[in-house]
Amino acid sequence: MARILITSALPYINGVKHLGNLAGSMLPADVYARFNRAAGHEVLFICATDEHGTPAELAAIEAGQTVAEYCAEQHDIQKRVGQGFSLSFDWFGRSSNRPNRDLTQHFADVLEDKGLIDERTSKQVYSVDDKRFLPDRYVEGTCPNCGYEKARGDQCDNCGTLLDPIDLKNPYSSVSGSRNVEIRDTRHLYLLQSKMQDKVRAFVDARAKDWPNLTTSIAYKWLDEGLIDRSITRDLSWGVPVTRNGSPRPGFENKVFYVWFDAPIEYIGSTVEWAEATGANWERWWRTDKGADDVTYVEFMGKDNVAFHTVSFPVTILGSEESWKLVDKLKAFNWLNWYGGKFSTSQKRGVFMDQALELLPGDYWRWYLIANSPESSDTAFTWEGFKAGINSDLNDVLGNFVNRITKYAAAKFDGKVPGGGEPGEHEAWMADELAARLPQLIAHYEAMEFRKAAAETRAIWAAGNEYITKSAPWTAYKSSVDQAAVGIRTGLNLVSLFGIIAQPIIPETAKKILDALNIPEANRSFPLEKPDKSGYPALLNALPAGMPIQVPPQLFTKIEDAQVAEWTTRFGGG
RNA sequence: GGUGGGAUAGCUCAGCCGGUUAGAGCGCAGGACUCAUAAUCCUGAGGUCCCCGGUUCGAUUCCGGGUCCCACUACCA
Repeated sequence: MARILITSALPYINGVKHLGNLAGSMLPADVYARFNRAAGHEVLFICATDEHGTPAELAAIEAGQTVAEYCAEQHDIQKRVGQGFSLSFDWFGRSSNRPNRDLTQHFADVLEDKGLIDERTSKQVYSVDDKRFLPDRYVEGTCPNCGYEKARGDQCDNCGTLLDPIDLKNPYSSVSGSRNVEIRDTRHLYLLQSKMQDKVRAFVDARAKDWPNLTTSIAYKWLDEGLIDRSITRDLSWGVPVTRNGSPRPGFENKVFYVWFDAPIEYIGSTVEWAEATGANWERWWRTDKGADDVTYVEFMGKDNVAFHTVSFPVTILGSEESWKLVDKLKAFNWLNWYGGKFSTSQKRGVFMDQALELLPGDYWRWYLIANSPESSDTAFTWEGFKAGINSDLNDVLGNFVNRITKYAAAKFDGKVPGGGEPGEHEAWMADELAARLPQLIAHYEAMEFRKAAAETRAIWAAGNEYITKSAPWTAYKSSVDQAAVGIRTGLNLVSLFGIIAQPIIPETAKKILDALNIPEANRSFPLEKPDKSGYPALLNALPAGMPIQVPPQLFTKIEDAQVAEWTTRFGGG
């Protein structure tokens, strides 16, 4: 039994996430966690809200709340929405909680002890009326290159030129619109990443063979350009206070650590929260000197996050020279687009997680988003594709199969697994299908190829329909009840198996199926033992004869054209 | 601008470390069946593999150039 630590990229606190965020980290991480649990491994699945930074402060102001109130409320909302999608986090923490604060301050202390932190002075735009320093992108003005009047301080959206906010003509604060802005000196801590270049490269070299192309190419790009010392503090009030050996750091009383420094540390912090709440031991997951040396650590994230996880966070971990667990496998995703364009909060383009749950149960979305996972390139969400996938895969192939078999068993065999008869050529064909397909399904999950895992799952369900067409127990029943019994017995075993392999992707539906067949919890694990060909027929004859079964409630409802039309109007698709 | 990723059937995507007829699902057309949620099963039609060159006996695949889309570019997270 392996021990697997799984983290999903932390959703930012600033509002409910859209389907793209779900599809690009939290959902595939959950599917992987569920697969590994069903495979009998010891899994710890950790996530949290990432709560610090300027956007959280501004959103709180807009909402008329303190930042603490705002974050607490948003955290609860995101947690509840996550539960609606059956995200099976062992803990869903908060980066603003004490464990992350303590760990972040600890890492800063250790890194400074190792000579990896300096104080430096830099210049930054200060908005007098907003009473705050402004990140580059919150300063707007006229582009010196093209004259566009709403260029951001980091980049002009009109001509694409990279800018420094100091270069903008007629600069103003995008927070308030005030033109009362000035350049001020400010003092910050810098993490000397340049000194860690060789160690990080050695780390990436050692892991590269286990990482997909998307991951390694991004990591090497940063390394080849050379790591740059970066500031890890900010002039904000909401965040982890800057301390030195437990006391406020002189000159930094009104500063906090930069959100990107503390956010990945929250993977550990959230685990500490979990341990404190449950009495578990967190160090055996994170400290290689305290039992974590046999842990495989797997991270899930969108492609925009890869550099921070392959380079920046390893700088923190490696620089500490302490025995922390480093990432082993890193699964990165491209974007889920909305009809070929981007999901957009400001333009209200696309569906957000809470809205999705108002329309349909979580399993519907889980299936579509995994079957269309943006693994190798950006992928477009369309209502038409969503409707087709749900109606065909879930309703027709799986739902109808479960229904036709269980109803027939209820009607003709008294709601029991029928005994009698002997398996023949059709059952042998089905066993061969399983012998070919189940190992592939498992291989896809182990390789974290989720789109292929969904396709293989569907193919196995479809093979069940093909089998029952070949064996045609309703025809056999007229001449031989025993022969019909073989078909329905095999069919019921397939229903059970289909429920088991459905667990990672559509867990709520899988539970309905397995509960209806009275399958004990202990018998719901993935068929991992990879028997030789002669072993697969046993999978088709596992349920004891005479065992009572129920017809489950209708598992899915079809999506109608009228609904697609309504949703397209409401959410701006097309 | 730089770096990286992508472009394959009407749609969403596999695949090709060079090699007979380029695949899947959906959609579409025809047929079969009737246990089942008008579901299922079988068959079929549909492609200048973005463009231009090069290497090669042979290129969708490798190389160069171009076009378009996307990400990152270190102070959004």
